Amino acid sequence: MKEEKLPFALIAIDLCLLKIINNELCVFLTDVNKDSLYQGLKCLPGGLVRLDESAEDTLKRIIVQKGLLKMDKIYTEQLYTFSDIKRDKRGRVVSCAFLGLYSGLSEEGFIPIGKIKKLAYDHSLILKTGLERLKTKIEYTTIIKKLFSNNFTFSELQKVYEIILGKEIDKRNFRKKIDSLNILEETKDKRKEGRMRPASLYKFKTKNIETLNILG
Amino acid sequence: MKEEKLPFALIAIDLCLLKIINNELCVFLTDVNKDSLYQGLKCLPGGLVRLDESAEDTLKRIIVQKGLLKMDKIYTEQLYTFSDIKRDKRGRVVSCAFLGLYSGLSEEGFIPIGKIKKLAYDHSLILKTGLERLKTKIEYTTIIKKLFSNNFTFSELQKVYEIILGKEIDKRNFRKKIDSLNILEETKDKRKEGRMRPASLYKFKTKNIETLNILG
DNA sequence: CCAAAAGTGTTGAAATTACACCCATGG
DNA sequence: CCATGGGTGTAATTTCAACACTTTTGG
Repeated sequence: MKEEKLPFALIAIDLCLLKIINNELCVFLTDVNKDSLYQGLKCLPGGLVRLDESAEDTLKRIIVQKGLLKMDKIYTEQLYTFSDIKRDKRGRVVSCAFLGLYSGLSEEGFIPIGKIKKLAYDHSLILKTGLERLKTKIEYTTIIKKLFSNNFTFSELQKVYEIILGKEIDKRNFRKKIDSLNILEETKDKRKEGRMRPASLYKFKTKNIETLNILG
Repeated sequence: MKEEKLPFALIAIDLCLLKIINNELCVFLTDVNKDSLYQGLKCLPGGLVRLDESAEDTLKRIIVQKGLLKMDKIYTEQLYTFSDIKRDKRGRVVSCAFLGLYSGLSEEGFIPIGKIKKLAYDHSLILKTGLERLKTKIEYTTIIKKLFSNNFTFSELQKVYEIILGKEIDKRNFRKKIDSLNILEETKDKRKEGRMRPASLYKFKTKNIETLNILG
């Protein structure tokens, strides 16, 4: 691409991919290109939308390109389109951003939210927007299921709610509420760990995200 | 613009502008350009995003260009970005669509939703998406206020909820609920019409949209 | 028997639903 | 006095919030 200005903006996608690791909310980051004006900074994975691709196609391509991540372990939804003129110092790029939740096992590339300082471009804003979306949506949908691959204990589920919402939840009321929603299935397995009483393992009954009042 | 293919997609905005007229939900439509492949069809207002504009800037410009509508009577929020390769037969255009609510008095250009058959491009899809967003959001925010300019009676407010939700609401429970939310202010005026008992007129206390459980 | 997390019930308050009649006005 | 929409209350049910102790296990 030459350095002259194009008559119109380019379109890119960026992905805010979240995952829980060790009781911390993490986001997948990569390094910016070497020749970039954002030297040394990290950024969300992304790329330009080609002529023969929808934004969703581009998203899939980027996910595959970044390797490591198997598509069926990633849930994505459109987040917001960022079009500020100066959002990318290199030139005019409009970004159609996606929120993603990763339920795979790989932890490579994921950085705890709390440890992130400054990101390239406007990616701090995209991250903030993604976190808000997740926080809002776990209150009225079962989107949280996209963060789990294996079966899980009630405590683990509760912990993830607490991490995302940033507040503690009463154990008894939580169990009562989730029970009443009828979205979980008890498996026959139990989790034994250390010298604790084994906990029953659960899984979500369906794969699709339902809308209902989860917490309130 | 020449007829050769550009290396990248163009970016446009489209506006799904809604308004209630005579107890019907209506959307603002214009005619497609004469030389278009969508001859004779109506479409949502929109236009290309220029190099020196954010999508929001373009939105403002288009609203002004379409005349008639004073900006302070329009509330807008980003709706969804449509990027299907074939969404516009004329060429590759990605549209950042906005939802708008119009509280002005002009009724010019607004067509009742029920009377709309086929729209140009993918604008039927954008309209559908906009209607869904409105329907969802009036349940947990005070976004409905953006459809009112003048003061209104309780019945009028209830009617708008009923139109958008497509279901009837109990008069007493509705009043109780809205009262308890403390978002309305009673004015000293009353509406006299025909030989009915005059109804008290209300207005919203604030202009900004609050998040809370409106209907349940 | 000790440490650690698992699991379980009750009560009071608040919110939600269902439901029917009288009021004020103009013609 | 009649037609029209405006305006009001109560009881039953459901949901929510607060709160503490017993159980199971491994070491």
